[in-house]
Amino acid sequence: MDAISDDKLTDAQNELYQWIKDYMREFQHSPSIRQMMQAMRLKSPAPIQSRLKHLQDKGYIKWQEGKARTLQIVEEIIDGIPILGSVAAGGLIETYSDVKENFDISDVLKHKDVFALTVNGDSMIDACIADGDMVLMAPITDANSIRNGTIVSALVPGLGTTLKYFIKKSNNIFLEAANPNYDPIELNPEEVVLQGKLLAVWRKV
Amino acid sequence: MDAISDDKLTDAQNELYQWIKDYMREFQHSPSIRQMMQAMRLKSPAPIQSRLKHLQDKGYIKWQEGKARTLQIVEEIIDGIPILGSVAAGGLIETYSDVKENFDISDVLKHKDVFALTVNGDSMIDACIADGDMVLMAPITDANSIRNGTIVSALVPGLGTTLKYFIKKSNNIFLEAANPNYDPIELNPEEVVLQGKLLAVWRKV
DNA sequence: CATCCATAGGAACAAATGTACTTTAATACA
DNA sequence: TGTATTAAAGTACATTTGTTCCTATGGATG
Repeated sequence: MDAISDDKLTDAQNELYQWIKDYMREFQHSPSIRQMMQAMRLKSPAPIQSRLKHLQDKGYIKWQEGKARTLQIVEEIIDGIPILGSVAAGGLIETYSDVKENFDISDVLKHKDVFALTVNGDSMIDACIADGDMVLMAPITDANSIRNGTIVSALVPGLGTTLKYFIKKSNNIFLEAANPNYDPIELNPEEVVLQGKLLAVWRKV
Repeated sequence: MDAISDDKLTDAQNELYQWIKDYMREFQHSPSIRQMMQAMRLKSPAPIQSRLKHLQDKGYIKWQEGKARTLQIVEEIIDGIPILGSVAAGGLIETYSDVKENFDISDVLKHKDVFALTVNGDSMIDACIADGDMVLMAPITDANSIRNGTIVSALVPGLGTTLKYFIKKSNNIFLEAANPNYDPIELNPEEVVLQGKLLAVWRKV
């Protein structure tokens, strides 16, 4: 059910661990031992200490000794979303594995001055970018570094901004849709301002 | 540059605020005032308290009075990525606007026990979910609450886990692909374990 | 120059808190 | 039944830490 195989945790340890995760998700900081004591309906801090020690030994949490409220969840990185494994969107061939990985968008954020755009229209539908999607873009500093086939947002002055495949052919720039209903746009390099190249796609349902 | 308009913050306040955010991102818990003191190269906790008070008054942070290390970032838009506007994926009709919005995945994260799966295969390609995408899922607690047409990850014991449209018809469950090359799978409710419903899709290029 | 105000330094205190220790109860096992 | 193991209760203590004072300094303002 949860990210980490809970098999090795006793019920009491697991209850504490889940409670700590909920608390930290809500308050963005660690609870104190006495808070855990109350939440676990105990009357002494000692049992909590014991359970924390066990959770630490099993690699679930860690903390700075002697410092108040310094708990950390070990296995949950940036957003606390565990990747449980792979899921088949084809045949029924795959099952959850024990892949220890995490949903992590930090590598995308590492780019400088990342910005986002919302997508209108379906011209990139064959690239699996749908109407309403949000695209994360990195600013293009050197137009010559863009490889053909890269998806870019381009500003054509007087016309507007569009999201298309970037193709450079014999000194002309073609902006091609991923949709046979749209024709490629041919432009002189001077006519177009390349604003960003596609880093990632985000879609909420 | 950042999620919140820093205009109203002095340099000292902003430096502290940024440092706190970095610290909490790295350690998952609040720093202490004396830690901030050292980080700000100060020799007394008083200035930090003053800056914290200002940050609180301006709505950036809050904490539980008297309790150690209980800072919370109030308006933290998770990733601080500005949405510059809309981009047309159809005609050249739209242009960047001054929409002040932010790329924000916190609403997705608010769900309890969110987990992620990587997608293998192309059976959901018509739903714009491609091979290699990452899907964020919320655990399904009540199978009866799932509406027809919801995309779910389902575990068919002995066969594996798959991502499909969920359709319930006359007490039977159909798992339908978004790809005409795949036939719907018909199952008894007892045969299938619904694990999660689709919250969002994430694709890195 | 005098005044005001914001900020920094410094010290002290009480509360919160992690930790260690002992005792007691519950449980498992032979 | 007796014993060993584990967990909980209870207590105590030292440290960490938020908070409150007071004082000093620097800059802006009149």
